[in-house]
Parts: sequence; structure tokens; C-alpha cells
Amino acid sequence: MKLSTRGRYGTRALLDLAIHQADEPVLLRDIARRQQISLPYLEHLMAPLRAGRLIRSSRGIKGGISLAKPAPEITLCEVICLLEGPTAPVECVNNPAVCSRSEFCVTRDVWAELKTAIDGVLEATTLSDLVKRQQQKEPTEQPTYCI
Amino acid sequence: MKLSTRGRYGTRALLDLAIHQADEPVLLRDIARRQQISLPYLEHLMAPLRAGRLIRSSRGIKGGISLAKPAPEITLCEVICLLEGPTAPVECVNNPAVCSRSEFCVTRDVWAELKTAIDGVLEATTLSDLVKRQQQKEPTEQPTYCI
DNA sequence: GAGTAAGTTGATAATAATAGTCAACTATTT
DNA sequence: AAATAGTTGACTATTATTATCAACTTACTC
Repeated sequence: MKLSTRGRYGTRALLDLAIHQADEPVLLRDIARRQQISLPYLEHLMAPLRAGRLIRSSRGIKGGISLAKPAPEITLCEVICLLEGPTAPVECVNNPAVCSRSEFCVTRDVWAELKTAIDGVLEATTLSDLVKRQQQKEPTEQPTYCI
Repeated sequence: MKLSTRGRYGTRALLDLAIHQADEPVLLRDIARRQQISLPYLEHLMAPLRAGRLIRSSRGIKGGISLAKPAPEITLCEVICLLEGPTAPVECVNNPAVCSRSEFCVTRDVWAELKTAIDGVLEATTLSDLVKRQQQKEPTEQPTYCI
């Protein structure tokens, strides 16, 4: 039940983007530097976020990435789902057909409750919530990197 | 955020044990057969459950395993923690010292909320709850195996 | 106390997922 | 045209997962 670096790095990258976003796109290179994430790896995390329409990217001089919709409308659930896959702790929760006993399985019911609990937290938290919390914790701008 | 087979098989094994437990210990071999789990693998899952005092084991003829305390007192949280490790989705939640920025990290706060939500479900569910649910779903005894 | 049944433990291996790197490519701006 | 910046695919190293095998220990029965 661990988050991998995909979800964690991706969340931090988007938070960094939300904080530093102004009129111009933000350089991946800058996000990678501030968040201490290897640039080539970060680049790969952008593909699913772009496909999921959370970010837009532009190439060339003055290129970079920007949020595709307002920060209050981006939930962590979207971010995590795009980067880590479904939040269900077992596949049969989302897709009963993978197991012939799904209908009768009581452990499956618990795993479904687990998914509901996880989604509750992730859907209730938006990028803008994180930005606000960060500003309360650290009015002075500092790198946000963590494990 | 997936459960591995350790937690899933272990949960099913304990549920099977709770259902079939009478006066005598239950054979691992029988649990493995009913739950469609390879016996050598199941044997390894028993070590942490024994160390965590959820089960007792006895060797020799009429040996087997049995619950070390009443089923209503065994929560899924104990089972999962013993088999999968801490429920925190990131290590820094339980152990802030692993990251110098734990104090200021807002993503860590979210991961902590996630852990609380997960623990809420797992602590609220006991083995005896699962037995009851199973009896309601399937009055006739049938194998409980699932993915 | 010999034999057998059953759990215990450690070594090992196959497989898959994760995390990352490298390099060629494409698009955009100046 | 040149420089910049994201895109993509191939590849690799590392680690975790999921086992399997075999030797070992314990305990019961006769």
C-alpha cells in the first residue's frame, strides 16, 4: 500500500507548477531543480498528466508546462490515478469480472471500502488546497522537496 | 497503492482459519487447498502472523495453526501491518526523520490523512466481521478464494 | 524410542515492477 | 537558420514480489 515515486514526484511537480505559474509556462528543468527530481524521469511523468488534460505543454523558446485548468479544479485523485493507476487496492474492486468469485467475496468488500476511503481523501484535496497550506506553513518561498 | 498477495492471501487464510476452527488446529495444507494458495508460500506468510501473536502453531500429528485470540479481537489492520508493513503510503508519515523537510511538507500531510483513512477501515473490520458477512452471503460452505 | 506428521527456516530463483538514463526526434520561437 | 524545450522509445539497473526446494526441528503415536 505504498505510493511510488511516480505519484509523489508528480504531485510535487504539479504543486511546484501551481506555485510558480504566472503568465508564462514553467520550465520542466526548473521544476526538476527545485524539486530535486531527475529531469529525464520528470519528463516521462508529464506524458500521462498531459494525456489526462491536467497540464498543457509548449515547446521552443519560452516553452514549458502550465496547468490546463484552474488549480482548485485539479484534485489529487486525478493526479494519482493518472500516475499510479486506479486507487482500488485490488483489481477486482473496479473490475469484478477478473475473478469468478467477486460476487460472493467478503474480502473484496473490504478492499472496496478501502478504495472509498482513499478516494475520499484524494478527491477532497485540490492543488489549490496544497498551495494554500504551503503558504501558511512557509510564507517565504523555499523548495518543497520531500521524499 | 496496491495490496500484494501477502496481505490478500494472509487475510483469506485467516478468514478460512476462523471459519474452520474448532477444537483442533487447522492444517495449513487444508487452508492452502481451500484457498488455492501454494502451500510453501502460505507457510512463509505464517511466520510474521505467529510473531505478531495472531496465530499459534503446533507441530506433529494433530498439529496445525489456530487463532491466538478470539476472532472479534483480530482486526484487519493487524493482519495487513504484519504482512505488508506499515499502512502509511510513504515512510516519512510514520518516521519524519527520514526526510529533512517533513516538518514543512504539505504533501506529507495529505499522505498522513490517507493513512488515517486506511487505518479507519482496517481497524473497524475484524475477522469475526468477515466470518459473519460470509455466512450471510453464503450460508452453504464454499471455498472463499478470490484474486 | 522409532517412525511419521507437521510446522520452520534459509537458500535460491523466476518474474515483474520500479526508477531511471540516453539519445534521437519534433515543434516553436526569435 | 539556430537555439530552445518538450516528446518519445529503447534500454538498463535495481528492487520487490512470488514463489520453490530442501534440510531441519518438534511433537505425537505406537
